[in-house]
Amino acid sequence: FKKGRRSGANALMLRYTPIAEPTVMEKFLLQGQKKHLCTKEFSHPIPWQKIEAEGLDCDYAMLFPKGEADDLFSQLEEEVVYSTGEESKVQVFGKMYNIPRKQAAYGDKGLEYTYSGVTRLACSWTPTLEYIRDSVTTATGQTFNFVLINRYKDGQDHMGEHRDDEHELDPSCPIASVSLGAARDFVFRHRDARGKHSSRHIEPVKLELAHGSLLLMNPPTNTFWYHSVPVRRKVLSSRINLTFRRITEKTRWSQ
DNA sequence: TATCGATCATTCGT
DNA sequence: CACGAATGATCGAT
Repeated sequence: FKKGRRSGANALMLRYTPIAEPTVMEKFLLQGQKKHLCTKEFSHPIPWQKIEAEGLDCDYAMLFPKGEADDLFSQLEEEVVYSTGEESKVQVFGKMYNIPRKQAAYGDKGLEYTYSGVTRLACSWTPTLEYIRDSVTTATGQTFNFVLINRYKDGQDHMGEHRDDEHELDPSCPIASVSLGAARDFVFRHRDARGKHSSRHIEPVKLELAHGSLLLMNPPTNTFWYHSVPVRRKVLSSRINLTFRRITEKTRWSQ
């Protein structure tokens, strides 16, 4: 790992870029430094939790205290416009289905993204989304040009196992997942440990994503591990999840 | 990355 | 506590 430049907003903020497998000592130093990152100037440090497995590298922290998370949740409930009609359907094994949740996509002006084979323009950032995006940037040192929003109205809404589309994403950029509202289970499964007779036995990694939390999925996590938000019948209230990404620039303004 | 039916697991009720 | 039933979670086929 390479220590990066300081940020003007926060002298304690460090950037890090994975350039090789870190040594044990480097991992230790990195964790210590990340614990001093702040959500805003002169704020308290965030305690980070490291989640690691073979080819999996995540960082988990509470980004927003409950009161602020409550406010952000209700603001997003007012502001966010979700896809409807054809845009909220998906084709799997030849059949069309309504996706079992609501989705929206926001990003830099003119940014295009592809979902289930169709390319569309992202909506432009709202002030609330910019605030959350900038909070994630301050906490992580990573910048993002796009956010995919998924709204799960209750425990019946879910998302099946998948990896995020790699060729449209910058593979060196972590994916930052912010959760607001009802806590939901989140399950990682290694690609070699799925299916009828999988080549290896690797235990799934299961997390609960809390109200106001941030989960950073660092490379190469998305290469080796599928993730899902399974059905949980006992969950009765809604959750909004925002996954901030960096989409490759070549798709911009492509008429 | 969707649904469905089969199967496995957990909780419930007596 | 034991045991079967009911409910819920997971898996494989499509």
